[in-house]
Parts: sequence; C-alpha cells; structure tokens
Amino acid sequence: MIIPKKVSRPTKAEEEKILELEEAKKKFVPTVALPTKGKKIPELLRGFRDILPDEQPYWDFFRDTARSLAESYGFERIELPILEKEELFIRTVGKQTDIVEKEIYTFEDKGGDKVILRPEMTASAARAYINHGMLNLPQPVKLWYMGPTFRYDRPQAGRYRQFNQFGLEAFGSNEPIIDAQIIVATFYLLKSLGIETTTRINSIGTPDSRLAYKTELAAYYRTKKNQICEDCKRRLLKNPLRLLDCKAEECQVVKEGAPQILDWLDEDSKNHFMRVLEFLDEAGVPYTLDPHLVRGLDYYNRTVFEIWAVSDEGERAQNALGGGGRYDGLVELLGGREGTPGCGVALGLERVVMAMKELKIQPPVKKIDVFFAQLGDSARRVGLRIFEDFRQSGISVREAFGKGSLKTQLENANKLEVPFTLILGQKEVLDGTIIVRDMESGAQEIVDAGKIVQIMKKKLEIIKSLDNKG
RNA sequence: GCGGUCAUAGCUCAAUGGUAGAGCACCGGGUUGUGGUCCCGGCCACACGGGUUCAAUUCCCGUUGAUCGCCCCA
Repeated sequence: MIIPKKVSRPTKAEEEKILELEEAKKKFVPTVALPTKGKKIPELLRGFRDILPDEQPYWDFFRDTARSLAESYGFERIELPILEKEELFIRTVGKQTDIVEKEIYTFEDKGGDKVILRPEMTASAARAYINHGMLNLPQPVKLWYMGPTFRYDRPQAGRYRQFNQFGLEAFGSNEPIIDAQIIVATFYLLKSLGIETTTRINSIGTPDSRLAYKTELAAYYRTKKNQICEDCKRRLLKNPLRLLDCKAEECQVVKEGAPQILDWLDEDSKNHFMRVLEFLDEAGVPYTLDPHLVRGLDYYNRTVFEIWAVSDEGERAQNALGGGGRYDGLVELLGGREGTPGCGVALGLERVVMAMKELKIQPPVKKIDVFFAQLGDSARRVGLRIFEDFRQSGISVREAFGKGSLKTQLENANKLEVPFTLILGQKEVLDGTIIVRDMESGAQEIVDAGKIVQIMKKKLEIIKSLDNKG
C-alpha cells in the first residue's frame, strides 16, 4: 500500500496572502529588516578573514619573536600608513607589474586624491626615509614594520586580499653584508619559531644588464618557439624572465640551453653577489642558487631572494614565506638623494602561521594562575575587589561572574587548567575567609581573605620552582 | 583574469527525489555550595537564487564562497 506522504505547501491563494502580509510589514516597519525565509547573514568580503582568539597564540608568538629579533639586529620599528597616494606604487613597483596592473585597491578620496590601499610597504618605507630626512642619520638606517597590506588577487590557501607583512629594510648601504644580514636575520627569526627554511637566491644585476639579458633570452626562445608549451609562448611575449620557471617537460631541453643571467651580470654586480654568498656561507645559513629566480617588482636590482620552508614531505609548500632583495634605485626614483642604496625583506604572516600549523608547532600559551569562583551577589561584590587585587599584583586570574552554579565554574576552571581555584560563598564572605582549592589533588583549605593575594603568590612560586626542577 | 573540484549544525562527518542524524562543542539537569569520568535533556544546519517535478537538501542552471592548478606574489 502506498501512502503518499503529506507535504504541506501553501496554495496559490495562501501564497498571495503571505506576500501581501510581507509587503504590509515592510510598509509598517521600514527601518527593521525582517527575517523572511532566506535568512540574510552578513558575509565577509572575498579574500578577507577574521583572525579569531584561538589563532592569536600563533600571532603573538610571531609578533613577540619578530620584535625582539629585529631589535637585536638593530632594526627600529616604523609604522606606516595603510593608505598612500597611488602614484607612489605605480612609480616604484612598476606600471607593468601584475601588482599594479590588476591587484591594487584604488579609489578617489573626497578631496579628489587618487589613493591606494598599500600592496606592500617597501615603497612607503622609502618614502618615509626621504620625507623625514633620514639620510642625515647614521647609515644604514635599519627599519622594521608589520601590518596589513592589500592585493586584489584571487584568494587561495595562504593568499588573501588583506594579509599581514613583516619586513626589514636597510637604507643607505650597498655593502653585501647588509644583504646577508637581512637574510640571516630572517632565517633566525623563522628558526626561532621552529620553521626551518632555505633561501633561494639570485642576482639580477643592474637594470641595464637585466634588460640586455631579457632581450637575449627572448631572442633565444623565439628561435625555439615551436618546441615550447603554450604557457611559455605567452610568457615570451609578456614576461620572458618567467620562461625559466616553466615546469612543463617539453620546455626543459630548451631551458637547459638558455642563456644564464649570471653570465650577463656586470663585474660589480657579480662581485657583490659573490660576497653576499660568502657572508651567508660564513654565517652558516642555507641557501640555494636559483638562476631562474626573478621578482615581480620593478625596483629590485642585484640580490633577489625568496624564503621557503623546508618540509619533510618534499615540495608541498606552494608559496614562499617571504621574499626580498636590493633596491638601489628606489630612493632616487622617489626623488631622494641620488644613489641611495637599500635592501630589504618581507614575510607573509598568514603563510608563516600556516607553516607553523602544518609543522605542528605549539606556540607558547599564556597560563592562567588562578580561577575565582563565586556564589551569590555578596560574593560577587567582594569578588570584583579581589579580582582587582590579583590583577594589580601580576597574578593572572580568570572569573565567571556570569555563571551561577559552582559546578559550572569548576568546569570552567578545569578547562583552563589552572592550578588553583578560589571559592567564595555567602558563608566565607561573612567569615572573612576564602577557600583555596588545589585543582590537581582536590585538597581545599580555608584561609584569611585579607591575605589571599600573598598566600597565592607563595603557592604559585612553589609550583613554579617545582616546574623548573621537573 | 582563466580552468578543475567542492558547499549539510560552531567543528568533523552521515543519510535521503517525500524537508535530515551522529560525535565533539555550547547551555541546563542528575536534590541543599565542588571540576576532570558517567547518565539525561536542550540548542543549532541542507550557502543563496531560479528551473525540472505532485514533491528538490538530493537532478539541472546561475550567483556567492572555499579549495587546487595557471598567472603572480607575501
């Protein structure tokens, strides 16, 4: 026997009535959006994300490590505006680059200025160097920065439209040791976080030699046009330097016979590069020579490099953690003193955090010392003051004033893995006492509420000294 | 900007052409004020829009988003 299941669905007439009602609602309550059948939930912009509390330990770990490391290498913090004049980046990053051609957020502000959400920070740093006459400071001027940057790119793992960069910049010295120091500092920064890296490095010489090489390379590839893949045919027209990056099998033979950029370097650049490598050898920092490495920003010259995580599973990492190089023409290009050299690196923080997670690196967690549990309003009132006493004496304390039952509060305390919970009820308030519960053993003692901070201080010290021994 | 894959609770995953289940998480309870285990209950979802159909979470199309590759980069 087949029993058709009854499906309730409004009839035409009913449907019309519903529509009518909804229209009426709109008219009567014009300021309030009424939830209808399709709930409208606010959505994030594509490529943007929230960094939630549970991810913050990774970020704190990075921030703390980066700050102390940068400063121990003599870099000083600079904060740069998020919005800059569009022109700044078109001139420096390069009009033809993908970053400027398709990835920048630009708009006109109310005053009619063409502004841009910064796609990177090196240009801003150079601008600041000029604006504030930093050429009068002892050179090199070494700066570090951290903050959000924006590129309107297609989002992917480790690639967002708003992402955070950390960077080091050194202006005013063309010594190869500066290039090396920046690479070394970056290496040790990531190492301190538990990420082993290797640096792919190359030299692209001066703009002139680079151009000459590019022409030569294109000429070579043009003679082999029928042996290369479709992608490469496109690259040949658009960005010949990228030809050397091709992974297609049919292109490998052609690639091997291609001219090498190192052969086209001028003597000074070649020398400079050799000395950078010598310094890296001396520092014991691993690197791989990568004659195919080119960078997409116009301002680079001589040394260019990328930082890659070394992973056990071979080449799983798709993205470099960071990159950088020398930009000797940048300051002058922006109208600063002729011949002011510079060199820097930038790390993509989302990528660093991603690497930490993949490598299962545990960031240090800030431990809570004491949980304060309360029962009833009088206990809460006293609790507020006790909480403040603890906070001011540097003991980290957590509470759950919003909770009523002791059971729930102890559950919270348990999840936080605190060593001690303080329990304050009606009775204790009247007696001027407070219960101290050892969460591991469950042992409790009743102590004088007036001395609670000193008592807990002692107990915590004992625990800490035991931890250090064990 | 181009191509492939995908979209079910806060998370991880089921099932189904007849409007959906679990585990974890969250909230509450297992008699008076005691956690880590256990038991009970509650909350919460078919991304959005359209089409085919008596009926769509399921099939088709579009949108949005994620993901992988290209491009590029951090």
